[in-house]
Amino acid sequence: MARPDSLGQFEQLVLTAILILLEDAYGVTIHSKVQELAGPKAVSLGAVYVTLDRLEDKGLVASWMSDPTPERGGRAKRCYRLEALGERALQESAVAAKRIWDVIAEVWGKERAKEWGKRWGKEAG
Amino acid sequence: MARPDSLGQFEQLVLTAILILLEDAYGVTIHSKVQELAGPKAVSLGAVYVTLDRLEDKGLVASWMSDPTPERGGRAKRCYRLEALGERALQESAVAAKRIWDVIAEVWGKERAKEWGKRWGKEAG
DNA sequence: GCCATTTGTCCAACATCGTAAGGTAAATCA
DNA sequence: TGATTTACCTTACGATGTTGGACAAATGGC
Repeated sequence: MARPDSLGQFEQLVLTAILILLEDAYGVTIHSKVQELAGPKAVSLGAVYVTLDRLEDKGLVASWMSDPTPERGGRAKRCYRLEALGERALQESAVAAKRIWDVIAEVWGKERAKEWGKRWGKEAG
Repeated sequence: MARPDSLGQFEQLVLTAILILLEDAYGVTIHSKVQELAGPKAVSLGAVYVTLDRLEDKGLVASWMSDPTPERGGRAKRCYRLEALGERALQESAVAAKRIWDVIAEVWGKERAKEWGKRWGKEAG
């Protein structure tokens, strides 16, 4: 397979979270990082686990069980890291997203740069 | 409906194509523009029509039948334009994509700006 | 008028991805 | 021991992506 299949949006988000978290990437931390990246929209924990499973099936991430830690409720975590394939898929996906962004920004920039910039983040009935 | 549902990737692509094509947006031209935006990956015509249908159901685009044109095989086309809701959804979706791009670029920038820039800098600008 | 060709739309069916809801397990602490 | 905390996993379903081909309307040559 020369090119990895293109990622879904949520898959992209989860991979990005793992990319950021480095050594501390496991279900719960990934979930909260994804939540942070996704903005105001609520993200369920189950969604994260399901997606991690599918990413692992596709060989984009690898996982292993850590030892328990001596804290209250500190049971063993399943830690994740990006595989080479995953990094590459994320890279391609990010570049593709950027390209779309550039096109959209250019079109909008020509037509309505001013009003668009002013209204940033507001609700316009 | 305060916030439009977030767009899928292909939906985003199709809306972008309509945004670019303006007056000349119908099935076939949208398909070829989407193909152009999607890069090397093959895009089927059917995928475009199905997605246009769903976007219209959601009120993000509107369509109407044009008159036939006097060319060989020039039958009536179903033309599309962005609705206000669609423009807004595309805008939010683009901003979200940009945010992810920024995060990824920053992380990668710290670790491997040089090699990465060499590989992608020419085509990506 | 036929019929091949070109341009174009549309649908059914299946694959993949996103999401909610709830269940299970292992650790600490009183 | 049982309550609490932290964590993982499964099932099921809705939304989106994708394929493949059917159908329809125009022209142009005969």
